[in-house]
Amino acid sequence: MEPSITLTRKEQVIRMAAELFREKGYAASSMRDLAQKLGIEAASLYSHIKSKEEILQNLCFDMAAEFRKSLEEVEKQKGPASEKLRKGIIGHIQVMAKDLTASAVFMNEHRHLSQPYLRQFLLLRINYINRFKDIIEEGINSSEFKESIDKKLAVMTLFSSLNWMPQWYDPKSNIVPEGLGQQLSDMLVNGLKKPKA
Amino acid sequence: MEPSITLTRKEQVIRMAAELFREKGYAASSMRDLAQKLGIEAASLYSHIKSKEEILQNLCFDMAAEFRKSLEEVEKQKGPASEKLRKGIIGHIQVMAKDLTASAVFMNEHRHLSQPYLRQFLLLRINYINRFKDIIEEGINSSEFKESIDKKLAVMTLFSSLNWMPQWYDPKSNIVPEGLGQQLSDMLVNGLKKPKA
DNA sequence: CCTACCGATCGGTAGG
DNA sequence: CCTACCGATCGGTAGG
Repeated sequence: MEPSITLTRKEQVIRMAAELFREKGYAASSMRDLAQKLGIEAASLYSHIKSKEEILQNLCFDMAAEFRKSLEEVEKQKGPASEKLRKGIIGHIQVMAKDLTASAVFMNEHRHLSQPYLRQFLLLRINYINRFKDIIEEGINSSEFKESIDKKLAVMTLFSSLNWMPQWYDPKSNIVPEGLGQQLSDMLVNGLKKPKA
Repeated sequence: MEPSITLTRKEQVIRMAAELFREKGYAASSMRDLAQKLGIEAASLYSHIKSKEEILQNLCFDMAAEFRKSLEEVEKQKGPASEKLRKGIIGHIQVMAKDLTASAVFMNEHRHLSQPYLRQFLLLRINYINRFKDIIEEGINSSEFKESIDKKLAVMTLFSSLNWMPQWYDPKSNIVPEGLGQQLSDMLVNGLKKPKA
């Protein structure tokens, strides 16, 4: 028996909502738009979900859990900081690539969460970012990275780049998530400049 | 006579709108919210602006013009690609730093422009990005940069990083736009890794 | 999953 | 810049 690929109706609603939120943004997406995409009446949505925001909560926190899980795997491993960084980047891209639509929503629409969810979400995010910062710091302490680098700038550059990918990365292109992660980490670690021959 | 720093009422409306759009997003910001920030009635806004979207158009296209102007200055200059890149980055950051609020709106809310404005805006943006890509290509052709680098990835990483800055850059911090641009371009060109001694 | 409907709020206009 | 107001649309509920 292979695992079922049948989505529950609730999951279907959430998937369709993710597409809609990605296209138009959360606030500009109406429950009537969503219902239409599913071929039902707006009122019928509420048999599956409690509210519009519950959908956003599901999308944001599910993605956050995936990112966290991926990073935890990387942290367990031994090796130089540059290697950990590379693996963390590849893991992040792999998680995104599994669902670019949800990733885009996670990234662009989380601010429409109400309290206390928003606060919770931001705590998860800052924790995740800080763990990448720790990897960079580790590389500085071990003299693998320059001591002159600005850790905050480095980690924000990395994050910006990762988070922006859903906007331009085409999963149907030849480049596979591992390859993209490899190239990004190579660029950040080694730079654009040709080493002196 | 020093130049007047008095804003027309229309400019005041647009400034306040920028703050509102940045905080809550365009779609979630109501004209009544905006009126309240200005201490007037919603209907009174329409003596100064034609529509909610006109405000967004002003914000997006004014910023786009500033970015364009900055890049044109850089393109006129001679020098190696890494130097042009550095100047382009610093210029971009300086433009953003002059109005971080408008920059954030430019970056996050332009998709709410209606046609044909949206199309126009996206053309300006792709043009701007391509001109940075040309600088990178110039560096590859002159053997200053590695031929193995993925131009698209490089330019998207740069752009992601620049565009994300309004979300974390604190203009009251010690680091001045030139310094930030210098560090970012150094990181991208030379990488995180310590050169072999 | 539907019909029928609610109160609230939206962007915007008329007329002063 | 205000009062008064418009039609449209919003998220969501009642009851089946």
